[in-house]
Amino acid sequence: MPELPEVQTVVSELAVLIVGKEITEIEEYYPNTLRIRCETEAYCSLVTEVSRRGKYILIHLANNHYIIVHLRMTGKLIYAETEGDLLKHERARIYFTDGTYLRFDDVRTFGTIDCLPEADLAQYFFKLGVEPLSEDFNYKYIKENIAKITSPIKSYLLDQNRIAGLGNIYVCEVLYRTGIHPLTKANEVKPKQLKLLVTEIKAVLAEAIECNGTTISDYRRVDDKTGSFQNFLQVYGKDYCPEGHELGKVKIGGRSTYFCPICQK
DNA sequence: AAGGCAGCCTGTAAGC
DNA sequence: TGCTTACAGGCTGCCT
Repeated sequence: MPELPEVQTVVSELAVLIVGKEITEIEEYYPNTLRIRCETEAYCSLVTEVSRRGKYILIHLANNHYIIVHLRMTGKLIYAETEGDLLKHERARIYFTDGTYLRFDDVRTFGTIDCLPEADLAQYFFKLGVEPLSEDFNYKYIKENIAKITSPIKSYLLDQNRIAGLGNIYVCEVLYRTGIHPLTKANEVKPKQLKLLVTEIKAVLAEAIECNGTTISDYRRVDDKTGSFQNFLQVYGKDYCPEGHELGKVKIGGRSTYFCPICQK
């Protein structure tokens, strides 16, 4: 399931492949994959840049429009140079003038492709929280942001409207690294732990990006290669923590949460 | 208003 | 063996 590091990996690789190409057509093979919010011809423009906001992929076009892709859990963008049959779960294609194209493959069909003018961008991301790797995300921010939150710290960290980009896997890892129990009420996390939390969130994300992300079941890079951060996971999907303690597993907000009852208080 | 959770969807794996 | 059930989970929208 792609989280910030996986999306960043896709974005970096995508930029090399499609910046400078001109889109000719977007085809949809599964209903409601495309959510065009502009003139349908508007996406027929030159790709100038590929960037990321939270878990969203932004394809910038020369005509001041954006194609915004969200992979959700099982979405994949696969670059192809020669015409081929549809994959079993191919939901859409983005074609370029040179005949190359991007396949949007998504087993669970939750992924989406939006197209909108730049003027609508601010509204589109209006509610989205701070970028965790930016300077805006710091101790002062989290201290004020978290002050009135009584839900579990795990739920807080997963809330994209507060911090944009963390998913279930990295939240579990970060809480283990900082020794915070996932059920701790967010506003009861001690200042010292909160400072550590900021540091470790940035560290885990940076390390995972270095590894080209975590490959758990569905995620693949644009070239179908896998990331390697799963080799460094300490609790997610494990039975024991690195200290040898048996891990606990609880549902928080409907999500499986792995934690160490001894290391995390 | 904030928080909790069903629903969306399909493949895989476990259970009977 | 074959059927049923649980699980995976990001995000939206509904309900309290």
